[in-house]
Amino acid sequence: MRVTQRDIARLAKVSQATVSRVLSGDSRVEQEIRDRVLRIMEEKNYKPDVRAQALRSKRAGMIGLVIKRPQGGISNDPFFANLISSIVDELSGSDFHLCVDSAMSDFSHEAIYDEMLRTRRVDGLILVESEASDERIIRLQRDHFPFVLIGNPLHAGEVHSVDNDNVLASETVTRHLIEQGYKRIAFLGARTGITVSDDRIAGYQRALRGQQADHLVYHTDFGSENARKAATEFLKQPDRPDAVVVLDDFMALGVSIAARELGLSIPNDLGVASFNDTTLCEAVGGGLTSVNLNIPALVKQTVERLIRIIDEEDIPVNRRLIIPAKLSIRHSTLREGAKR
Amino acid sequence: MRVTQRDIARLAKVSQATVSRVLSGDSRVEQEIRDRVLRIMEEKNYKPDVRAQALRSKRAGMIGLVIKRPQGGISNDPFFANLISSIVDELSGSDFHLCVDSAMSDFSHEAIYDEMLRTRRVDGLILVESEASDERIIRLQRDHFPFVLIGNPLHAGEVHSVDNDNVLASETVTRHLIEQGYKRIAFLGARTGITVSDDRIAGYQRALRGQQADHLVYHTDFGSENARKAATEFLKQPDRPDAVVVLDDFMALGVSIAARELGLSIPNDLGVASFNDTTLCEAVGGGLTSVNLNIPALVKQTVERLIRIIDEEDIPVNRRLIIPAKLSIRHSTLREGAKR
DNA sequence: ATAACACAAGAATACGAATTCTCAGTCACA
DNA sequence: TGTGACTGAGAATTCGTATTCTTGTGTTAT
Repeated sequence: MRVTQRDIARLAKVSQATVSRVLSGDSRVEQEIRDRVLRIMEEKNYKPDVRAQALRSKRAGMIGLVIKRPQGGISNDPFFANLISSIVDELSGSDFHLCVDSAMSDFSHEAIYDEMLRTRRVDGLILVESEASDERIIRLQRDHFPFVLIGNPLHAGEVHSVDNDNVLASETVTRHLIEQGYKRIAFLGARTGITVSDDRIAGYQRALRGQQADHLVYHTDFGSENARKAATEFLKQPDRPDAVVVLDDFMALGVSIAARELGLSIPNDLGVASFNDTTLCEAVGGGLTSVNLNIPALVKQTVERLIRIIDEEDIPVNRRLIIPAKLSIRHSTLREGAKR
Repeated sequence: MRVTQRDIARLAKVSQATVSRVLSGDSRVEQEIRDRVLRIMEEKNYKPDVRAQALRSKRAGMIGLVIKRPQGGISNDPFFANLISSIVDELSGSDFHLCVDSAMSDFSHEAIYDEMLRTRRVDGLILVESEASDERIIRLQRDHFPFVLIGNPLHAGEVHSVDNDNVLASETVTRHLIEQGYKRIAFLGARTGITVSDDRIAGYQRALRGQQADHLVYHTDFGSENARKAATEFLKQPDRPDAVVVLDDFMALGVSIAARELGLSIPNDLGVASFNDTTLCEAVGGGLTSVNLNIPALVKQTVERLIRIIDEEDIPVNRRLIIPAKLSIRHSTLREGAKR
């Protein structure tokens, strides 16, 4: 049977209220009694029942993360693995825990939101851009439900969000390629409408302004195989690019395979840079230059802010927070004889 | 303000108990009243408070996964990403949710167990081999706390566990290499003491019995770079192996890089096979043969069993369950001119 | 016709902890 | 010595739901 405060109280010959007071560190409990209660709690190995605490104090000690699975499983998405891992790490200091949920269809996704919200299972939510439709955000706002958005709050105004500046980051990589002496830089992205892709294309274009006449933007689907095919295509052209910025590491892997198949050496014949700085980067060829989004830092800010919102400490003014990304420069863009 | 059963009761002019009965599908509620209550619940968008339910009915609707982080983050471990993703997927059918926790040190790991257990935050736990020390398992057993172990329950007797047969799986890949006509097969594993590595080495050796005199077992640390170095070493030897079974995909990537650097072509000069069947496998070279542990299936069994244990339905007899792995054969072991 | 009985639904209680309400005892100051 | 402020701690209530206890009504059997 479970040890409750009542049990402790009986053994210590005090009231249950006093036990509770000792626990919450209420100052108006005599030292002697406090010690006695603490000793017995120790003895009986007592721990408060979080369910009762949650009910009474209106705080579940849980924050939720709802992930949307494109097609059965996030297993392959290093971003989510990283995200979850970082959140859990970050939370381990606080008295919150992480509840992970997921949904396949948009419909059940909706249902999960509903459940999370009205069911009071979690005290707050972390949203991730791709699944944060206007509608859901508006509902959360209306219900005054604490949440922080990771990603670009395109639409919504008064939303707490933490994000990278993808445009800037992309501009930075592209500039790096320019500095390395590449003259004909392309961008391989996903289809239009995917925010990260669009933003990064914008950054790429900004960097090239005044540097390179043609903007060589190619679109394909996610995954290394798709990227390989697309790259093979544009690398066969006579006026092929001599460097390419790729939307993510897996796609970059595809590009590097295409290059190898075509007998192009990296980085001399072709510079390759991408985003996410996955483990993959250390492995592909002699190393793949990639933009590190610094997810731990991003998550740290997200979690801290969310907890502050939950604790109702006055909502801070700067609603949008940008986490700077940094470039992990590796072999794939270090052209021989380039300056420095 | 929150809508409670009492509110619904007031509006429907019934008692709160009746509302609860309607919710739990109690048959002895007149149709008319049931309809009225349901209508009002719908109208007011009522959802029961899970915290109250948890307290009252002694069921949190949560299962816990405690992960042990080797050194700051599981981000790079595709196994955990896959695991979490699968668990969440599997749970999405049930009325349970996943609570992920983690700990860095062994000490705080212990503390988390404690919290999970006595705090009643979760109804059951999923353990993963590497972190399941005797001591913890024994405590869980003593407290009759529901849990299922994923992995090899080396020691403990009466434990519910779900696992792959790593020995068999390894034997199978090795046999596949033999069938492909490789004559000098090596194994590249981690250091002795890591169960998966040891088991797979054992399987490798079992397959070679009577087939190949030397057992070429090499040990190195995890990670593609370590594997690359180790492989470079043994591939330079005059009597180098012509095929190698590698402990995991990342390490296999390292091996394939080493091969390329030494001018050995895969699969003709060197066959490479590994474990886990990560996305990597479709990307490396023309494809990497790998053992698919079928984590979704493994998780499915784990979750099903755990829920059954929680629901106290008589504990089934077969305590240990083996999920068959299957071989994903790809280019890296398909030697030209080999039989079929 | 009345005892025995099923039945629907309200009243009351429990789950375990936090908090508010209350009161006896102490101290201080007029 | 009496009154008011203060303090430490027990009693009672609350959180929202599930369940047991209880009662009133209608049905059946004797």
